[in-house]
Amino acid sequence: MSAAFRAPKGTFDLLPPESELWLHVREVMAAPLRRAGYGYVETPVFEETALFERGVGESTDVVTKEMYSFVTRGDDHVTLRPEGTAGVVRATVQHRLHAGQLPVKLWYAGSFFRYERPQAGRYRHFSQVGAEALGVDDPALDAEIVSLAVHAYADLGLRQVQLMLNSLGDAVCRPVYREQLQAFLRALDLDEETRRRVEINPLRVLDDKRPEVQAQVSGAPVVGEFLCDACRDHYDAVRRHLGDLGVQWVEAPRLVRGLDYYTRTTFEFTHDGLGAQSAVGGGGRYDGLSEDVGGPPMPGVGWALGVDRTVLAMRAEGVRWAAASRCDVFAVPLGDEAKSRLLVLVDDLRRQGVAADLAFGDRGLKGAMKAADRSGARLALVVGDRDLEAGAAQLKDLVTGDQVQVPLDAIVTTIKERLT
RNA sequence: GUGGGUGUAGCUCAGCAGGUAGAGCACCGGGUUGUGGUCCCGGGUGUCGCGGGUUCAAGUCCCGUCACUCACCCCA
Repeated sequence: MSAAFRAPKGTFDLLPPESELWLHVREVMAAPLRRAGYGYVETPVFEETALFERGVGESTDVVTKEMYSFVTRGDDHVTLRPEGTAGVVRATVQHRLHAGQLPVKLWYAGSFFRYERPQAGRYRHFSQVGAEALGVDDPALDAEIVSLAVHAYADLGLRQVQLMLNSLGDAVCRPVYREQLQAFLRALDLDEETRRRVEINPLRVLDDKRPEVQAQVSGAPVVGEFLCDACRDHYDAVRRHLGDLGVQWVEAPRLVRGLDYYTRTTFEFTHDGLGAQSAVGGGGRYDGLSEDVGGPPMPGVGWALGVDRTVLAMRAEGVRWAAASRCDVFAVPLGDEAKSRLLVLVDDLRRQGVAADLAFGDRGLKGAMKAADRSGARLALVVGDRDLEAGAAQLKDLVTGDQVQVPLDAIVTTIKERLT
């Protein structure tokens, strides 16, 4: 209770056995990506601050008040990554991956950081799995990447994830919409902070959850009505492909996202069981991002799925998942001589692919057997002085309770047979 | 940054007219010095978040503070 140190605010320690679920979620999210030709990429956990300022956008809340930024001993201005796309785009440009075959398909998993007030499903340190497809603006690629996320959620056993879909237009049509929206919003009765947002980032106002704001905003123009022909064609194609893929979605004409780089296709995966934070994942197309951060023209589309929130969603749905048994054989030594022998035997078993553990710490037989039981092992191997003299071990099936004596030199093969 | 709720054992929580800190689960040991699960017995593992105040006496009442938590803002 009065521990000297605690995990910092907004962070948490992941401990066994629960931590297995996080590994499981990451694996299941990554599996469809790997099958679809996405390559694993790791980029630094921190980047130059300017990358995020220019990539994510100076007007976003993420950049203005949520970044973990600091100056290093060498006077470098760096920031713990608040999201993954900017870093991946930076790496793609730096290493000229787009000079090769397109699209460049990449996936990643890791930690991200935002200095926010924590609440259910929102942490200062959080975990995401992300995917990006760069260098091609084919609407079929938008559809592919969305469907890969849909598969990931389905493979995890989630049934209540909803896909919200919208198109935000591009550099041609969005400014027109933005002006119209601002004109509408300026006429409303809003608090000072929201008025400021109207000038800086008007699309975000549509996302305000406060009822008094929602009521006023309900008649606002929607971006869909302002799409230029190219954006409309692109969006129509995305929806057609998604339909072909059997993906279900909800049209969300007022869906906007908190990062400035999104263009055209924009989507969010939502779930009702998380409290106030309903988004379990999200993404979209970002055709201008590369140029924003000083790179060549390079369209892209991607998403990030929140690992922590996905776990919350699984709990909310009561999804059951089978944790792999941690132990097949549990060895119980009686005496020092037996312990020396079993330590080596357990090592042998492990090298041959058998999950094995040993009762450490001079526990009594009863306690050691209890530990064997708790380990989940199917077999217990009991060896004492009596057995050593006989050159044998007692092999007990912990499910049936049957016990047989096995010669020590046959023990590994016998165990391997019994476990198959 | 703003607002609400909660702080007692590892976990979930009880203790509320102010009077020697409790239960269940978990954990450890024993019953059975060579055998687990069920059963029985034993063991409390604690700065009652912290500081101050009222009182003969504070887990309990008052003030402050910190932490956690939920919600707004925002987002994964």
